[in-house]
Amino acid sequence: MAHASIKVSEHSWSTRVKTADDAVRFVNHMGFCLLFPVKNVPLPSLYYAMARRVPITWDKYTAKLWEWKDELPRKRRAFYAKYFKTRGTFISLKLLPHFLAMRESSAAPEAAERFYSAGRISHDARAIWQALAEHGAMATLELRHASKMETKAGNERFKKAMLELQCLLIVTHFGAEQETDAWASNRLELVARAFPAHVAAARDITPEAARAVLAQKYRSLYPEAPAMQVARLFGWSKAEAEAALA
DNA sequence: GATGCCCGTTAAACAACTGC
DNA sequence: GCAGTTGTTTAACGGGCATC
Repeated sequence: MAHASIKVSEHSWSTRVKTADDAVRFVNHMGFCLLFPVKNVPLPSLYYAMARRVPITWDKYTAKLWEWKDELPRKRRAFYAKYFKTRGTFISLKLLPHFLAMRESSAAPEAAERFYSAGRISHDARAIWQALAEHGAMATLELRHASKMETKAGNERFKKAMLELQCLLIVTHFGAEQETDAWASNRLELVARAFPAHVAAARDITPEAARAVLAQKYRSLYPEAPAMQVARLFGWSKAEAEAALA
């Protein structure tokens, strides 16, 4: 019962999250959390901490959360990217170096070519990375233009490559921008530029040590979680998860 | 060998503009 | 006024594969 365990953990947070300060405290306490609860993904979510109910609707909580996902990274109060299950995820600044070390992706802005040669990223991901390295932070449409993915088909490739880069913690959301008169789009930046100190700190942490810290943090939230669940969530092998929990 | 998770695709919803 | 764009999100579906 995934939802049951979600509630158990979030009930350990006694007060309702109302302000941006509350949200930062919540993220710091949990270490990492989702924006919205996701079925079969046993992680705390900010939406639940605010609304205290599961069905997600378009309400005042959603609207506020929407602002925070732009505001908190821009003010460097928390890290935000699509991470767990490619869904919106906040990571505390304290644990960011461990996530980077665990993914072995504490990369300099000019490392795109090396990652591509090593087979770690796709051709499209390399194009986006290099565009950001050359021009700095950009909003979605601007970046698509710079990466030559302006067509409808190009947008599909762009979205896919963007997920790839966010799950590797190479690119992050870094504020919002009103590009058209419709909805605001995201401003995107290389993690190495937005959080340089955290990327540097990650280089002093081994993947094994990083996994141990993250696994034990997770166990403190979900004491009942079996090793297999931890492995699936973080994308580790069963053996890696067991070693991290030991 | 069966069960269940993963991933990709697809559709829906939201707000607002453009063009017919 | 409606259809079709744009951006964003989640939910649903189905095939393939891993784990037990």
